[in-house]
Formats: sequence, structure tokens, C-alpha cells
Amino acid sequence: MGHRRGEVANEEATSGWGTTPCSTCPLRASKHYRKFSPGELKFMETFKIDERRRETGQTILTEGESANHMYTVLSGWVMKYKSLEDGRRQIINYAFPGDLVGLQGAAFGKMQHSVEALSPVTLCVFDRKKLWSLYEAHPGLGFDITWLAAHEKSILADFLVTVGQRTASERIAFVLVNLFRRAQVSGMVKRGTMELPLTQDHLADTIGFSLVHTNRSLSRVRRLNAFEWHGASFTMLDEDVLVEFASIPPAVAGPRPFI
Amino acid sequence: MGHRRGEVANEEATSGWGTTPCSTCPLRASKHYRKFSPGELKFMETFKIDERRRETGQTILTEGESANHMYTVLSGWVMKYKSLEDGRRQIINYAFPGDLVGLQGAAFGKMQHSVEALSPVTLCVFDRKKLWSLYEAHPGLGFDITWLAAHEKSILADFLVTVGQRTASERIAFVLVNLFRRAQVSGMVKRGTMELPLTQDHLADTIGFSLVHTNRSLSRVRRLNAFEWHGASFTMLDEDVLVEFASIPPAVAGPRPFI
DNA sequence: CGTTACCTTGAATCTCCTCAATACACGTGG
DNA sequence: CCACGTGTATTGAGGAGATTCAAGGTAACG
Repeated sequence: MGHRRGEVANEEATSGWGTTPCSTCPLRASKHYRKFSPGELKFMETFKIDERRRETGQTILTEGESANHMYTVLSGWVMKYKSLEDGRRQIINYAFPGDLVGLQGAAFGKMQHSVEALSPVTLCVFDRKKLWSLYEAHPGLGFDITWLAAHEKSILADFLVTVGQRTASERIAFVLVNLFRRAQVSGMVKRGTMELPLTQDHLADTIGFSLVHTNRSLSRVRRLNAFEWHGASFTMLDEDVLVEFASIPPAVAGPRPFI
Repeated sequence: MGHRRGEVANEEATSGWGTTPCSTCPLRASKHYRKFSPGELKFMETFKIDERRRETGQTILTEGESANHMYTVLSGWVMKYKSLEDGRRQIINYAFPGDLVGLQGAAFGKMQHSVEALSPVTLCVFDRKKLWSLYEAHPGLGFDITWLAAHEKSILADFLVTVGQRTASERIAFVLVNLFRRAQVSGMVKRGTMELPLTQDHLADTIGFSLVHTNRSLSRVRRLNAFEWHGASFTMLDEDVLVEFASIPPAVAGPRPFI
């Protein structure tokens, strides 16, 4: 059912200085991301209007509110969630470096879910009003945004299958594998280890079970000896064990765009 | 857990004649859809390469296969689903007239889910290879596709919240309201009544419960007297009752694009 | 050295699943 | 025409799974 920590971040905290130029963006150097043309790169430098930092537990976007900005995660962990009136909370998805946040606000005017930092986070800030000019000036970038939206659609579908059909232990295995793989693509895994700043409360609200039952199921999954998870440090020892245990399809490869 | 009926449709059945010109598309006349410029309309006529018909139970796209075509639903009911190895099936979403089908195939090359006709269906067929030229020639149409993808993302998020957090009866109420509202936008509701070509098996695989439990929960929801559902005919009597019962947020309005 | 956040375990209760049987509508072939 | 199979809806019963309430435990932090 989950805790509600959310302090709302003051709007202009730590902005406007020391912005990383897109040309030296550490993500773009990664092999997982597609190359940009010089023109696209130049456009991105003007499209990106700022860089923002948020601390653990701070709210980045709020369900129901309109948003003038769209973000891309540069570093850190972020979660997207929706709440029901009585406090039940479902974590919809997580966002990693390279992932888009707030496209809905740009497309519909209002956010349908909230976004919160799970760790200290750096965000690239884009102006919603300039989104149109992106499509006009650089169709390839427009296509990239569609690609990212379609990509997240397929992740949401995977989560829906998991929550709808898998057992408690399978759900946990699935989430851990999914997050680990995505962290790898984002360059957040070093020697099999990543930061995993989730509480079991987060995990419970991700897989749709109570905290207590999540705890008991997790301890059962631990006995597979496929990973070690202490505090915020997660080490994958044998991904295949989890993959087989929860019958998880292979990761879909392919270079990804990064607006 | 669901039946597997899926006969694969032969590739070129009922194609290549009697194609509806986009300029007289019945959907575009609806107030729910945005207007097109003459240039956009003309482009769409060349982008649409065919029209296809599929019968109830026929497969339109198959998980894992690559697809050269992208579709838009012109008429009829369609479902998207994923299967696990042991036969468990989760229905991911439904597609209504005006909805896009197969964008994933166009973006990633392979389908991550299957698509099946729930009723006789008419589809507009687009060539995946021409998608790029759409973004180049008509940024507005490119933006529309992004809009549609973002829109489906938000529907998937709603379903995820439902399956993750709501009780059995609430889930059923949610699905019925969701489908009814979307059928309204698609012009499929006449005097409060729509065709609803789902079995309880479909419903079960949508909400993530067994058929038996779905049946019992449905009979409990029926007692609210908020709708009548006999065979494939569904009549909404009091949507507000269901909305309150399952604490469903109001529908988000706004004109939608239709590529 | 108390508070706070998080993790863990027990026990009673309720939800949900599986197995199983019945019922009805429909179409098919004898 | 009836007998039969198939697909769908419904109901019962027993057992597994999940929830809630409750209590205890640890580590971090001021």
C-alpha cells in the first residue's frame, strides 16, 4: 500500500548553471544509443533549456497538474506512479538515464501520473512549446520520440503481463531482471552490481501485493541464490536462473535513440 | 487462463479493392477527431496502401514475428495479448476504430504481442517503410503518431493500476467503463448500447483472475444494476455507479488525431 | 538514547484457485 | 427429428494463496 513521502520540490532549485552540453553527453557515447547528425546535435543544444537536480523523495511531476516541461533522465533513479483515492498506489514504471519523463504532459497538457526521484537525480529540461519545432526541423528526432514512447509501451505491457499472470515470486524475479537489464543499458551496472534504491514497499507497489506478502515471497526468491541484495546494493549472480524461474523472454536489443 | 483459438489468417485475404478513400473516412467526420489539412489528407491517401478484412478469431499480428505493415482499425473489435510459455495469457489492451495497431513492429521490427480480431474487422494498411517519409513530409502526422502512442501508454498505465490495486469487482467495473467510453469515442455506441464481443474468458484474462472467480465477481457487479450485458450486447444504465464503485477518474477529453 | 524508517515473523481470516459437475445454446450429422 | 459435440456460463467444495493486525528487530541519525 505504500508510504507517501513526497515533498514537492521547489520549482527552480539548482538550475541554470553547469549544464552538460549535449555534444559531450556521457550517454551518447554509449554503444547502446544511436549516433546523431551534427544538425540534430546542434538542435538539441537549443532544445535543452536547462538541467535540474532533484533529491531522493522529491516530486518531479504530479498527477493532474499541467506541465510546461518535459524531461530526460541524465542520472539517477526515478519512478512513475498513480494513486487511488483511498491511498492505494501502483508504481507504473521506472525511468533510467536516457528515458523520457513527462511526454504525456507535453501531449495532453496534463500529467496522468506522478513522478518521483528514488535517488539524487539529474534531469535535462526541455520546453514543451518547442516540441513542435523538433518535429518540423528534425523528423528523425520526432521519430525518436515515437520510438521511446513505443518502447515504454512495450515495457508497460510486460509489467501488465507480470502483474496479471505471474505468481508473487515470479513477479519479483521479473522486476529484478527488468530493472537490472535496463540499468545495464543505462551504464549503471559495474561488475554485476548496481545501486537499487528501492524499499520492499516500492517493490510491493510495483508487483501489486501487500508488503508482508512481498517480504515473504522475496525471501523465497533469495533462496535461488541468483542475486544478492543488501540495502541499496544489488548484485546479479545468475540472471538465467531468474529468467527461467519466471519464464522471462530474452531482452530485445537494438540501438536506442536519446533525445 | 484462456482458450487459444487463433487461426492465422491467410495473408492476402480480401484486399486491394473497394478501399475507402481517407477523404470520406467516416471516422474523420466525427467531432472527436482533429481536422486534417488538404496536404495531410492527400498524403494519407498514398500512405494507405490497402484495406483488409479479418473475421472473428483470426490473428492479425503474431508475437515474435516481424511485420511489414502497420494498421489502423476502421471498424470492429480487436484485442492485443501476450502469452507465457505455459499458456497463461494476459490481454494487454483492446483496439477500437481509430486506434493504431502494429506500431511496435514498425519501430522495432518485431511484434512483442499478438493481435486478434474479436469481431469482423476492417483495417487500413500502411507500409512500414513509408513511415519515415510521413515524418519528413508531415511533421504534424508524425506528432499524431507520437500522440497515439502516448495515449495508449496512459491506457496501459490505467490497466496496470487496475490489475495491481483494484479488487476483482472493481477491476470488472473499470474495464467495462473503459471499454464503453472508448467505444463512445469511436462511434460504436447507439442509444447507450454497444456490441461487446467478449466472453468471460476474455474478461478474466484482462483483469488477471481465473474464469471462475471472474464469473462470481461479475455476478456481484451485475447486482449494482448499472448495466445490462447479455450475449454480445452491452447497455450502460448508470456509468456513475460503476465510476464511484471502482473510483475511476473522469475521462480525459480533447480531440484526437487519426493517422 | 530515543525516534524513524525499514525489514521480518506469527496468527487468524478472507480471497482466489483448482477440480468438478451441471446447464444451456448452437450447429452438425445420422 | 434427435443425438452429439462444442463453446460458454454457472455453482459447489476444498485447499492454497494473500491480507490484515500485531509484534519484534535492526540500523541510521540527531
